[in-house]
Amino acid sequence: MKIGELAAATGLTSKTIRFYEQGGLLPDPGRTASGYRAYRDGDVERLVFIRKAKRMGLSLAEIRGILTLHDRHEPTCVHVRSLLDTKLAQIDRLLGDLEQFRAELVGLRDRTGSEEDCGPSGGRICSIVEQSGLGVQKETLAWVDDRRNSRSLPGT
Amino acid sequence: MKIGELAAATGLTSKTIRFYEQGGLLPDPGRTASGYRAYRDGDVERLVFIRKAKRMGLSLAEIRGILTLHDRHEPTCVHVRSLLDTKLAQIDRLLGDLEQFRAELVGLRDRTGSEEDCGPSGGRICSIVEQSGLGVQKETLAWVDDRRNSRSLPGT
DNA sequence: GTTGACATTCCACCTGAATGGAATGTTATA
DNA sequence: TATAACATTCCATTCAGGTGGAATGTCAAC
Repeated sequence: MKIGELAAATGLTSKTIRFYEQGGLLPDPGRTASGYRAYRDGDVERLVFIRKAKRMGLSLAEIRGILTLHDRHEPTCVHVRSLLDTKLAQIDRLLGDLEQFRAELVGLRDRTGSEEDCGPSGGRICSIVEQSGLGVQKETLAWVDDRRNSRSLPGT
Repeated sequence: MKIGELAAATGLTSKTIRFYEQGGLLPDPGRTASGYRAYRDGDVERLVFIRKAKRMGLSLAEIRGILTLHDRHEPTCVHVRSLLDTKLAQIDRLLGDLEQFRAELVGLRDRTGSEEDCGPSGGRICSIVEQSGLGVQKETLAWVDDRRNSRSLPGT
């Protein structure tokens, strides 16, 4: 199987597959006489595994850790469960922070902030902003930003 | 006021202040005879404004938009309220997605996934991962990742 | 034998918000 | 006058997960 066929079989691009190989997620495939990467059926499963793990919110580094265990013939489930526990704890913290942040934003939005405070005649830049004393944690805001930029949730 | 004093007065670094100027958030300050940036008191307030706006979850681009309105002597509050509405809608969507994602991860973690499935003797890489059919949205996972990396929530 | 679809490597670029460091210039104090 | 503390510009680097493109090579069909 050549890289384009593997890409078609897994829904990834050839570029991405080379990138994964380069990042240690895929072993060196053999080469044909002319230098093309030659994949076997097992490689499809490995890539499908990677895709699923990404959809679970695991980073490539975490996935590489799982695959390394597997390649050493060590059990992976215990490790994966602890990764999931960590991820759940992160999500719980995030949920709490986001709810608090949401409440603070609602309060700010509904504080009146007249146009005289903010406009041509007012001395301030924007009283909505200037009256704010938000206590949200750094990490929480990053996620809101990322949502805005529609970044990397593990796609298809 | 030189850049270091402005940095001390606002809690930012000189590097960050130059970066903001470069990104169009600060007007060209004057220079002293020897080429040092010469700030005035209003610049402290502008930077404090930027800091507060960042803590509200606004990006530098969004903040630049507000400051541009202000600099043109147009009112900002209406604009800021609509930014906050957008941000609230993003947060609400994120909260929903995260709760769904959380429930899916809990289900996965608690599915037994024996070590025979994942370990030396099993054919699979990890049945926890392989049994997963998560339906989480792309953006949701990015936030979890970002939390892991402890990125850019608008600090102090 | 030539055209087109695929493959290779390598290097640059994207997102955002800075940060690090080199090379150089200025200012205040001992 | 030397030395430290600050300033300047400019370029590279960080984080993750890729994507884009150029230059070149291979293979199958017509």
